[in-house]
Amino acid sequence: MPELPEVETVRSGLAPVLAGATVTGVEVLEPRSLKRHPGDITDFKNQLVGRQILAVVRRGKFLWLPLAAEGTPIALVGHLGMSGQMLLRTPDFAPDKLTRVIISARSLSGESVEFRFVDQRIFGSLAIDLLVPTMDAGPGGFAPESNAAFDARSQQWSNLIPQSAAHIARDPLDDNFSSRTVIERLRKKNTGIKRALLDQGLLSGVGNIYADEALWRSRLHYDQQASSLSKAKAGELLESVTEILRSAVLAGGTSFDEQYKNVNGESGYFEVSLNAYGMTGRPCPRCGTPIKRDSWANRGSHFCPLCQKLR
DNA sequence: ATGGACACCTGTGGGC
DNA sequence: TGCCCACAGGTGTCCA
Repeated sequence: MPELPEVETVRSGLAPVLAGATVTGVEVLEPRSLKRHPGDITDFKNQLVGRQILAVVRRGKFLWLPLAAEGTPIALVGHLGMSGQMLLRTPDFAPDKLTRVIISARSLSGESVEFRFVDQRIFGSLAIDLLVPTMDAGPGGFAPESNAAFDARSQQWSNLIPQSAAHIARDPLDDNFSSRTVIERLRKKNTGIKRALLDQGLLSGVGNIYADEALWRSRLHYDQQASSLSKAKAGELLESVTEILRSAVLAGGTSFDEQYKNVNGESGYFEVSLNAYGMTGRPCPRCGTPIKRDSWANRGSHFCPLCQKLR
C-alpha cells in the first residue's frame, strides 16, 4: 500500500529516534518477513545486535538504516510491501496486532525503544544488505571505505544504495533527481504512460494511488503511449507527480483503512485530496462525469472518461 | 523491450 | 450466521 509519501512519513518519524541508536535485541515472530535476508534468523540477529544505526534513508518506497560496521558498509533494508508498518513504541506499550519483527534499541538520549515491524500480508520484508555506490552518484559522490566515514547528519547517503535495490531509480523528491533525463527516457518508452510511471527503474516512489492522481491532474488516459507525449506534456505530467507527492508528504500520506499508519500508529490525511483514486462512480471534481474504474494490469485504474480520453 | 499472468499473503466487506 | 468472491498503497519472475 505505501507509496513514497507514506514511506517518507515513516522515515521522518523514525529518524529522530533511531539515528545514533544502538540495537539491543531482535525478536523474529514471523520468519517469512525475513525472506529477502540472505542468511537465517540467527544470522539476522547476529548482524544487528550491538550495532549502531547511523541514519534513516529512503529512495522511492525503499527505506534503509545504515549500520556502523568495519569494512564493508551495510544497512538494515526495509520495504513495506502492501501492508507494512514500522511503529515506534516504548517496551511497555500494548502489543500491536500482526507484529512480525521487534527490534529493541537504546536511543542516543538513553531511552529504550521498540521498533515494531507490523505487516498483514507479509509482502514487506526486513533484511541486512550491502551498501554499494548508486549508478548515478551525484556531484561529489564517492564510495566510502566503510560506514565509519559517515555520520548521521551526512548528506552523502544519497550516493549509496542497498545492493538489492540498485535497480531503483531516484525519486522526484531526491536532490539529484534529473527531470530532464527522466522526460527524455519516458518519451522513448514504447508503452502506456501509467506503466511507465509505475516503472521504478525509470523514476521511483509512484504507486497506484499517485499514478492515478497525477494522470487525472494532467488529463491523461492511463494507456496513452508514453512516446506520444510532447516534451512539454511529459514535463507537465512530471510536475503533477512531484507536486502531488510533495503535498501528500505534507499531509502525512494517504490512509483509508487500518493499513497505513505513521510510526505512532496515526493516519495521514491526504485522502481528502484524492480526485480519482477510489472515487469510482463519484463525480469528477473538474467536470462532474462519474469516475470510472477499469481493470488494468491485475489492479484498478481510476480516471475520468471525459477529461482523460485516449488519443 | 514489453506485457501478461502469476506468485507471494492476510483480512475485510459485499452479496446471497 | 456462514460462504464465496472481489479487492487491497508492491515487487519479482517466468514466458510469450
